[in-house]
Amino acid sequence: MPKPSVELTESEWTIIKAVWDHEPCAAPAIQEILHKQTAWTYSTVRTLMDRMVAKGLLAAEKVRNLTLYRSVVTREQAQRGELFYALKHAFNGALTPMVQCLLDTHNLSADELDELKKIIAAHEPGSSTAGRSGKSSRKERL
Amino acid sequence: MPKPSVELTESEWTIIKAVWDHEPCAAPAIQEILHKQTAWTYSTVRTLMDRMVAKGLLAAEKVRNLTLYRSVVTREQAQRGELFYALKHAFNGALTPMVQCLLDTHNLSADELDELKKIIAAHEPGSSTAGRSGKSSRKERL
DNA sequence: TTGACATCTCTACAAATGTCAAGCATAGTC
DNA sequence: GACTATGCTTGACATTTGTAGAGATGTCAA
Repeated sequence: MPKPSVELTESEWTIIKAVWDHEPCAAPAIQEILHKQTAWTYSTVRTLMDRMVAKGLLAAEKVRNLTLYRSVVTREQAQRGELFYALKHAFNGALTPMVQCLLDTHNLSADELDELKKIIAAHEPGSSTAGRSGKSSRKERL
Repeated sequence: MPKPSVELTESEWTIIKAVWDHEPCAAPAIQEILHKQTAWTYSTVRTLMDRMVAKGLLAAEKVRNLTLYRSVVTREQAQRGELFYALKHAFNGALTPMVQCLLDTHNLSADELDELKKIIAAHEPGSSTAGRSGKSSRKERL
C-alpha cells in the first residue's frame, strides 16, 4: 500500500529534490550540487540522507565503495503530502477556501487564469481526463 | 510590517484554532476544550501556549491570577503561511501545478467546481471583486 | 483560619532535527 | 609499498518539539 501521507522537513525537501533530479546518485554529488544553496558539509548531507533512508524516504544501495541513493517516495506523493497537510490543518479539509486563499494572495497572469480554467474544465464530470492518474483510487479521505 | 511567513507545527495548529474560536481565553479552558481531541494535560497545553507566546504566535496578559491568551497571528496569516510553505517547497512556487494536484487527488462535487469557477472569475482582470478581502459575505466556517 | 480548589511555575526528559569534525578505509598512483 | 584523494563511519552537541509531574500560590467559602 502507498505510504500514509508523506511529510518532509525543509532540509528533507532540499535533499529529496536534488535526488529526484539526479538519481541514482551518491552523497558527495548531492553535497556538491547543494553546496551553493546550503553550504552544508558532506557530513551534514550524509547524515540527512541516511536518516531519510531510515524513514523510508530514500533507499541506499552499496556499489563497491560507493553508496547510491534513490528516492522511494515520488515527487507526486510528497507534493500530495504537503498539500494535504496544509489542507487539513489550515483549511480543515475545505478545498475551495484553500484555492480562494491561494488566488487572493498570488497575483495571477492572464495565462495562469487560463490554465486554471482548463484544469477545472478537465475535471468537469463529462470530461475524459476526469479520473486521471493510476487506477480507481477515488476517495482518499485523510 | 506583517510577520514573515508564519509556520506552525501540528500541535500549534491545534492550540491556535481553539484560541481563535475562544479568545481571549485562559489555558485551563483551552485544555478542557481540547481534552477530548488530544488528551493533553494542563501542563502540556500550558507549555505549548507559553512557547507560542515566546514565538510571537500568541499574546498573554495577566489578569489577577489568571493568564489570558489571545492570538497574534490571524487565521488568514497562518493559512497563507502554510499554503506558501507547500507552494514553495513542493511546487517550487508554481501555482497551477499545485491546483492541478489538488484537484487530481480530491474528488470534487459539481458544487465545488462551480465555486471554483466563480472564484476564478472573480479574479479576472476586469472583475470588481478582484482585490477583495474586505468583509466578504460568505464566511466559511472553519 | 483553614481547607478545598483552581491555576500557575519550574523542572525534566525523550525524540526529532540541524550541523559537524575526526578518524577510518580503500583504491589508484608514483 | 607509501602516499593521496575520495568516500565512509562514528560520535557529538545544540535546539526544537512533545509531554508531563510536583510543588507553590492565590482565592474564596465556611
